[in-house]
Amino acid sequence: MIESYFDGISCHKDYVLAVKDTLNVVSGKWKLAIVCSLFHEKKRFSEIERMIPPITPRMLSKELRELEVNGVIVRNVITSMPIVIEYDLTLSGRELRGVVDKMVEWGLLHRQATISELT
Amino acid sequence: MIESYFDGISCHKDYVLAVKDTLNVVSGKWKLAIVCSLFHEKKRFSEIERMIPPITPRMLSKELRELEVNGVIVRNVITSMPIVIEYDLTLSGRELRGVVDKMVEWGLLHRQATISELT
DNA sequence: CTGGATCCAATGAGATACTG
DNA sequence: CAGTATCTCATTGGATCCAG
Repeated sequence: MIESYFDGISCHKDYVLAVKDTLNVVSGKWKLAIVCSLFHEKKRFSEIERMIPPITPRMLSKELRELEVNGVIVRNVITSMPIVIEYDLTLSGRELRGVVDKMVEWGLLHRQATISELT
Repeated sequence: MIESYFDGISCHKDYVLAVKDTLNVVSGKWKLAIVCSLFHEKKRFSEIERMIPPITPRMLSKELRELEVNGVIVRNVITSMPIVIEYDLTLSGRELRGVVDKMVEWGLLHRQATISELT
């Protein structure tokens, strides 16, 4: 198990790169919301659009493409009639759940800490 | 222990807020680097500046102020001669280490996953 | 339904010079 | 040493219209 990636003085370049990779996928206004919307099950474009208002089609399209390029989601074209396009998380994408949970955990603790500090 | 904050359909507003709080502190080009530079011990302005090239004084100043407002670091003015100003992490700030470690972990695994996928 | 194309505003970030 | 001030460029995100 990992203790910590920092030796206190410097930080190995691979770790810096790893953090940047993660940041690339979680930061921004919409990316994380899109990922979270797919935790439960795969969805179609308009389903995601409805789940994350008020995202515009333009932004959703752009973010989906970026997440796909980054290997976080997959785009599946179902050749039925009419054609249906489904988005789903990759294995890697699903593992983002651990990261998100950690972020929620810190956010909640931090808010509690800063509030109790003011009383 | 926390299983997950998502029920698959929706996501409680407090959790969304918590993620945003965390994102506020880790995203951007410099914030996380600054936080990490303080994991080992408190530092002065120019020490941080030297550790994170090529950050400009303008950016360092701005980011330090934001992190202070967000309760992640504290600014201590030591009234010696000459005056010394030290920056240190708050308790909350130190706990960011768990978040960063999780991010590094995912980043490394993800890179491995996407590479092995191409072979 | 699933987007692409274009235009525009707001914010982020770099360069350089300067101050108590 | 610990920043500020100003200017400028790059990136992000929104609005609207259009298309297969």
